[in-house]
Amino acid sequence: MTPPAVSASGSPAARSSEGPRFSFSSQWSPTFSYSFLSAAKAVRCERSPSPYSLTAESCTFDHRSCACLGERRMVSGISSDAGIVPPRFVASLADATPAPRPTPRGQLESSVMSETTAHPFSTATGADVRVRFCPSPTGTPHVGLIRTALFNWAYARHTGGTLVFRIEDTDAARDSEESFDQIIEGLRWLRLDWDEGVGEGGPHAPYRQSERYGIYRDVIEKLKASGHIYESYATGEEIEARNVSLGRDPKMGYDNFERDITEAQREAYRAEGRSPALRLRVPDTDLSFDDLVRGEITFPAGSFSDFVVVRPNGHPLYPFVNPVDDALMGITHVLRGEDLLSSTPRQIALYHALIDIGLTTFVPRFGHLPYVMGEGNKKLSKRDPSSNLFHHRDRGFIPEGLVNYLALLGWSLTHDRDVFSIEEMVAAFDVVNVNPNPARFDLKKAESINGDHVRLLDHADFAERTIPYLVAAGVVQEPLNDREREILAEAAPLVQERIALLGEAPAMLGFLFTPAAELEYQEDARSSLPQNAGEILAAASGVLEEVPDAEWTHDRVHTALTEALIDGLGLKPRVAFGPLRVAVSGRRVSPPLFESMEILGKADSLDRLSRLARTLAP
RNA sequence: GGCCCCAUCGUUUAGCGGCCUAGGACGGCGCCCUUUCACGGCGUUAACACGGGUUCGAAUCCCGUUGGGGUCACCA
Repeated sequence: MTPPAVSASGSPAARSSEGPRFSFSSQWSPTFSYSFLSAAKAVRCERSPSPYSLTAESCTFDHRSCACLGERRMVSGISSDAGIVPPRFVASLADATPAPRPTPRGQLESSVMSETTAHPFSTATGADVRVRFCPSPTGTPHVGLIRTALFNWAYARHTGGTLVFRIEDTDAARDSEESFDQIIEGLRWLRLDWDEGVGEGGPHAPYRQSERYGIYRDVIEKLKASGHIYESYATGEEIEARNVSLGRDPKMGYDNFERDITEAQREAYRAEGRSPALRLRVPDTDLSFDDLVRGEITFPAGSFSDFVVVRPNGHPLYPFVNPVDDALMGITHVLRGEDLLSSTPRQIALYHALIDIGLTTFVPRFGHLPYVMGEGNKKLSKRDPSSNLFHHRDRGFIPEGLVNYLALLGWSLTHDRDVFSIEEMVAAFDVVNVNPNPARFDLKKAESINGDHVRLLDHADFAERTIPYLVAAGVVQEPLNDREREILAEAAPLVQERIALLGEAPAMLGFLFTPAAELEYQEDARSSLPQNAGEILAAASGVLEEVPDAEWTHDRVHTALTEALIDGLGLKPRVAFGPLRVAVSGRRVSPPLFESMEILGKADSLDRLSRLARTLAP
């Protein structure tokens, strides 16, 4: 690997018709040449017709403008290591003798090429895209986890690629079969399907990591044989003590000191009865990747160290099995949470080792999705009920609504609309448009979006979907009888417009399924009754008695009551109809009154009026 | 502390150098519709963290500062 040395050995290149250019030999460190490349690109956009070259004009920029073109490191590297202050550096470049071909472009490309050969990132597009969703089955599904699943799914569907569903159940202490079932249930509920993996099978089976230990064992052997991993006997305490004794920050971590311990030393450790963990030898260079949502990210050499891939007891760890499975399964795009961002250089390092032993031929592209935040500035906690997917389902979110809202956590369809169908999302979704900002889970907005989707349902579908909620609330029992179905069919459209959550349906519809004699009056409803409630109820009953059964429609009821109470008694509608509403529904808030009375029928309605009247003080 | 990420109304998001005296949505507020509650309609409130730089021109590009977050496990 190239050490990150910086030398000012750039050789001025040939003058061309556009003016003098400067090229830089590939012995410059990758970072340096890349930095220069960025600067050159920026310059080219503005002024130079030829890529990767600097014209005389652009060489007149000073220290600060140079930094502003892309990279400060370039300037500071030259000034400190070569002892040339930037303005003079520029001047010396301008004065230097032109060098012959090859062209600057070719040279720069070759220096970048050597890097890209070492980092062959996936170039898959369209149907070649392979993404994966690989949860660890611990606890109940978290909305952040589901959002990740959704984005992977949407990307696969958008590109026509493949979604692989894998389970990372290698933590015996925390994993549970119950959680596994819940994840499947959650995905099915939201209609997020997968092409390959758990339950579907596929060419890379098995898809549960707990069934893949044999595979990992083989990979470990190959990595050991090729020298990519080595034995490490140091314990955490010893590593910390070592840092302290060397006068370093105890939290500095492992310093790779066992990379080249001798066989004799290993013997000695073994004689003490110690067994080694296995560590991956990471490259001593900067590691960069082009994050699909965040752009170019570089981790400087030394900011990540050799990490444990296998415990002394032989158990392979997540930072090892996750990339190994991705490699084996041909994953081209890794779309995952931001919390995994800082482990990416180590994963890339592992990938290089895997490529080296022939396990795969490319490194996937990475896209780190923003956090889903809760209250304050904290990640939405697993303990917060809002994080629980099923909590939302239980409250009456419908899949269409929740998926829509989850999609909005870091992505948007367009500038002026945020209610959309999943088909619209699939048509438009691309990870590169995901917003890197953390997104807050806003229940109010989620409910509003859900309400919009509830209103979009056709009446019969809506009615059908309320049944589980009515049953759960004890309003009806399955199977519904004919009369109950009839009531539901008539009443559902009345409430569909006024609820955001299906869980609100039982309270709105309950009275229709309750016999008049068992109706309970809510406290706030009772206390809302005016002094003359008895009079109103009596007048209403009187006029309604006159309406023939055959003419018992909401229009007819409305007309009759308006004539009697508004015109006849001179009451305000609000005062006149309040007591009737309480009598009929037991509540202050209900579906439209006259429609409700129509559904209940004449006899039942009159029953309810007189029943409330009887309970009033004489 | 090292490293990494992030930064537009209260919240979320549009914006990828001139369409921006910054658009939408949720929330809030007001009005209208109305038998209640909603729905719907109309209006209103409110933001480019700060400082430099590049540019004829910057919310947009660059640097820095500040602030937030993450990560530094033989957990996934």
